Parts: sequence; structure tokens; C-alpha cells
Amino acid sequence: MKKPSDAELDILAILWKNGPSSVREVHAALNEQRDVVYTTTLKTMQVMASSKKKFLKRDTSQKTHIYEAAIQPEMIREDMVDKVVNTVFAGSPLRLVLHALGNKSTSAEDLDQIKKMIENLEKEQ
Amino acid sequence: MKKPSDAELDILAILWKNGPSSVREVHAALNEQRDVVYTTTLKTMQVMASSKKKFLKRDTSQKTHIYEAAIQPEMIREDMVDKVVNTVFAGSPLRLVLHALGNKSTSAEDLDQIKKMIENLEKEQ
DNA sequence: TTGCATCTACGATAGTTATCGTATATATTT
DNA sequence: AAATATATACGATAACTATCGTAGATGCAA
Repeated sequence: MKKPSDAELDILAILWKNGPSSVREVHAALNEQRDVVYTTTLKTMQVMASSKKKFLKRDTSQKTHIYEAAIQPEMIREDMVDKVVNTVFAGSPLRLVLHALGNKSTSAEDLDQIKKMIENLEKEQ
Repeated sequence: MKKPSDAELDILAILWKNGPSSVREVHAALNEQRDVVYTTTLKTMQVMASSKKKFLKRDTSQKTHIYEAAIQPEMIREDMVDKVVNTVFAGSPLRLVLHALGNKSTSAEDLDQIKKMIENLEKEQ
């Protein structure tokens, strides 16, 4: 499967978060990140729904079409993480983890959860 | 700064790993990942070195030009990680970390290092 | 010095991405 | 019913990406 472009990913993220939405709704959310014209959002979504890509499904039964993500984040996570790790983290997932932990304000609960995860992994080994 | 394309990232990763290299050397490394013709690699690197992009520096003093990365991974890590987190991990760095830990075979030493990192973070809080 | 090997330069192209304007259809409101 | 608002459809385009072929320069070896 060809992977979604940058702009397409932004739209997918909105649909994953909000569920099935009209173009107007997606467009409103998208505009909080960057300026785009309505028809640009529309066009991008139409292309994403095209038989060639099939990133989105749409329900055209009403006047206002409703779009829904046709692919799930799990389907492209692996590829995306691999790419990041193999390019800017010298192939080391560890560095990615340390980076993510170090740069972001991670809550105590989150840290706890990671510790549990690590303990489980250590048991397996 | 406009971010490097996919193919460009592959080349940057090779230069970051191996240091200053000729096109021939980069091309050899690149071909271990996927099939490309020599002049494609050359062209891509020339474009990357162009005044417009400046992703690479080159030394043309010898017959065989030597290229070197002009940007460092740290300069684009943040952007790339943010993009991944904000799209396929619903904005949660935690999920990225859990994913990276869970899916990859992480060594005992790595896990240890992460634990230390967490302990440090907990002290700070 | 002739020819082979290896470079870089240059040009072309097909495909994709991102964007937007205009036209047209359809509701809704006045 | 006319005007207004809101949708989708369609077409166009500029920029970029990725790829490759051909030509010409340069060094080395026979």
C-alpha cells in the first residue's frame, strides 16, 4: 500500500480522532493547524477516497457527504516508525524512546506504565 | 526549513552513518535497500546540494566529488517524531514509546538504560 | 595514443502533491 | 419565487519528486 502524503495524514488524523465527518468539519479542524481553502480540503479528501487510493470511504446518501477513514493507524505505524528510526535515530529504537521520554513532558502515570511494560519485557527474557 | 523527501532521507541516513562519501559509495549503500540507477542517485544528491536546498555540502576539488551532510539528524528529529505522534499515535508520545518497546526486540541493556532515564525523570518531578 | 572505465552535467519525463478558481446543484430563508 | 448560503464537481496549474538516458570530460591502462 502506498503511504498517505503529509497533507493526507493530517486529514486522516482528524478523522481518526473525530470519527466520520463532513468536509466542512474536517476543514474546520484542519484550519486550526494551517490555512487552507475549503475546496483544497474537499479535493484532497476526494482524491483520498478515489478508487486508486481508498484511504477514505464516503457516504453520499445525503446532500452533505460524510467521510470516514478506510485505513487504520496500526496499518502504517510500523512503516512510519521504522523510517524515523532508520534515518534520524541511526537505526536505534532505544534512541527514539529516550528522545521521546526526554523531550516531552511525560506524566508520572505514563512513566509508571512504561516501567510496568519494561518489567514485563524483562520477565520474558 | 523544508524537510527532506523520502528518497533524500535515505541518502542523508547513509551519509550520517558513513561520513563524507562519493556518489559511488552512497549509491552502493543505497542499492542494498532498493534498486536505483547510478545517475538517479547522482541527480538526487546534486539536487540536495543545490543552493535551494543545501542539505549536502560537496567538495569538488578532486575529480570524484565528495559529499557530506549539511544538516544533522537533530535538526529534523523533533518535526518527524511530532508528525508520527500526532498522526498515528493520537498525539500521545507514551503510545509511541510503548509501541517501540513492544514491537522491537529491545536488549536487556537498553531496558536498563530506559529505567535509569525514568528514574532520573521521576526525581525531577 | 587509443580505448576503456568512471565521473559529472544536463535534459527530459512521468507521476504526484498541494492548491485554488469557477461552475453548478441543492437547500433554506426571506 | 427570488436570493442567499452551502455543497459537490471539475479543471487547471505550479511545484516537486523520482527516475533515467545521453553526452561529454577526465584519468588510466594497454
